[in-house]
Amino acid sequence: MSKVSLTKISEILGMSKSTVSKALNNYADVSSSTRKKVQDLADKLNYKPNVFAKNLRSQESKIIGLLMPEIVHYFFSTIISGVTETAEKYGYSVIVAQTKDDYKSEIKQLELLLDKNVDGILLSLADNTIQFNHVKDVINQGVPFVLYDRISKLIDCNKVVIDDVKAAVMATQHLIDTGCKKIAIIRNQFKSQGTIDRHKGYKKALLENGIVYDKSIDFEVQDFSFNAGKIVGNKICERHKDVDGIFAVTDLMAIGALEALKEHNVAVPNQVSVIGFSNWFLSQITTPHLSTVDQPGFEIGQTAFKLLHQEIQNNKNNIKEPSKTVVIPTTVISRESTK
Amino acid sequence: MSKVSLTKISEILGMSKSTVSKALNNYADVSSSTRKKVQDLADKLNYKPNVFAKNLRSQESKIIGLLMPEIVHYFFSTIISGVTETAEKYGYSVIVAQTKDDYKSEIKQLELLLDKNVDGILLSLADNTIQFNHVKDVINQGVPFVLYDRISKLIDCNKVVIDDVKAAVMATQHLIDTGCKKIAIIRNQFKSQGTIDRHKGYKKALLENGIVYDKSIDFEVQDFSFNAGKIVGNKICERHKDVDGIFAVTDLMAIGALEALKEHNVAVPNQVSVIGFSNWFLSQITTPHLSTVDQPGFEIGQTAFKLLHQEIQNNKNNIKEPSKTVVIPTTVISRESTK
DNA sequence: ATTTCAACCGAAAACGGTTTCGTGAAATTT
DNA sequence: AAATTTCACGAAACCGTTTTCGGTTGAAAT
Repeated sequence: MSKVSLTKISEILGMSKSTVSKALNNYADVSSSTRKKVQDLADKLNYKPNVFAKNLRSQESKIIGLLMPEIVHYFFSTIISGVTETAEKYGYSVIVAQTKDDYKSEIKQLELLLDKNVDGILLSLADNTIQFNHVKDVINQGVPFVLYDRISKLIDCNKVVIDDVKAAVMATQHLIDTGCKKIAIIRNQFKSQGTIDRHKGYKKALLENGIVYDKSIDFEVQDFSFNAGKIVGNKICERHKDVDGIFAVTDLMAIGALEALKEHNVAVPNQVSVIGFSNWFLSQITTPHLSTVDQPGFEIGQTAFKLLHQEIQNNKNNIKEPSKTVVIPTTVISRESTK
Repeated sequence: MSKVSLTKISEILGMSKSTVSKALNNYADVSSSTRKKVQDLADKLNYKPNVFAKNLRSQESKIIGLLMPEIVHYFFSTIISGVTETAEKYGYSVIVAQTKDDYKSEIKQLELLLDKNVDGILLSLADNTIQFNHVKDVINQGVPFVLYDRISKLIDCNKVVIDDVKAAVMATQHLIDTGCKKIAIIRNQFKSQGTIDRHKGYKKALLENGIVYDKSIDFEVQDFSFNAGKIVGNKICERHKDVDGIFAVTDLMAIGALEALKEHNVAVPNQVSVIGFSNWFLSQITTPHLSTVDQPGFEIGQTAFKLLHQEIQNNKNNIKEPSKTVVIPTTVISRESTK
């Protein structure tokens, strides 16, 4: 209860706080005998340095902020896990907050993090963020800052992403390799870079394989939901019976499509193959198990923290490095929904 | 870049820091004219009080710690969401960490949170935590502390839980109400209080309805996995054809069982009804959609924070209240896997 | 003209550490 | 024996606030 402070120890021992502080921090100019005396008493009294005082002196909190569109989301929860675990190894704690995919909220949450004097910020942009002054302000204030997953090319800072184009090429190629000739895509509107790039990869793979792109089986939906996928799945069953492969840019939509196919008694993968994107936990437990592209959240989070930490160190040492973008490799996970 | 401090403002304005501080904090003993001068300059220079100094002065961080067995977990991610959203309303931020369901790690994570001088801690116990000195120590140090979900009766503190017995009674009763006569249970070993209570509720409902408890269809598995549920599902199909209802104490096991039933061409819910527990996101998108018991994580998190906040306030005002346990109501969500 | 009182402001302590710099004594070198 | 260096420690500044406690005004009351 009665917090034992460094000053109190110095009074008990009849020496100055300077000496006590030095003894505990292994300074050279303190004799081994006094050092021992101090350390013994500190142990005995279970002394813990007051972190508020240290923070004030050092002007750092050893806390970083992690901001994301949505916490209740498989991918982002793996991000939290990757960031917190890595941060811990470096002696940092992580404040987590969500923007609910809202631009206004993103501004507010950034503000709140700055108010806490975090040592750095990790951000994945909200869907409807199309203007970036709020994050540029943060960067210009000199706060170490890394964008992950949902990034923008208009912001100059360190980033960690996957190569959506390449990943989509791989997914589409996987369908082609397993015999698909007529491949539909389910995607949402061209708002996020992720969707744009995955669509680009889809078309690229078709082109590379001499398959003509057919606009009538390029399905744009309003959201990423299960229902959106199911509705498209129904359309395909009813009006596009020649489709033999479906690439959905998220697992959830893929599973919705699976459901529709099942209800129409279309055999998967024999009549139609389906591949999703992200490797959410639930893709392992659908029937049939969903093939997908692994989007390694843990590793992305881990890398994002490491980049941020590097930036924090650079800041301390007044070295300025050009921004870099780390691309985390993705792999196709072949399960039962493709052959 | 050049942080503007209260002292700097006072120098520019030619007055003392005391006055500046008072002006900004709406003290009565400062004239409206100086107040205006100060506030205008503060706005102009974009002054933000240094939170480290405030923390040191007030000895509080406005940060709480949220500790859980596993971050990548639907239920717990809803907890994070509930806690962070509520905390924000009260001006608090949340440091999140996980124990990986390990006792040793739990000790370490608690230590780390204390090192950060958080204003309070929210904990859900690790599975293999059977000794509680580490949390009693925290409580005895006077740190506001609330247990949620995975609690222990051996710890005297505020708690927020669901009534597992009652919820299990409701789930079992739902099966009975929809015509089931022979109801199996899938559960793991009697280690966590949750499992024990859900099992208790299962037996209670049977008793209340005059159904004899049959040990041979009380299936104990090693973990909460999909596979564990599937294996039991297979057993039921092969050796217990008279079973017409299954209560799994987690959604994941229920879905595993569903899968097994499907593979054996057993109609759900016509031949066998299945109900899970927790209302994970994925229970909405199985075929058939899984009936389950809603375990409202957001609300649990919200309530846990409010309890903690109350405790923080009480601590400040030196009032001591007896510990209380808040029970969050649960509801049966009837979907396609039961009639 | 003196007292009273409110209004307004500032000095200084406090929070609990870290770090720079100076100093005296002892040990070493010339 | 004198000069120099090393060793061990302490005083004090500093980080940026908040808050207590007086003190100085000027106006109102006596």
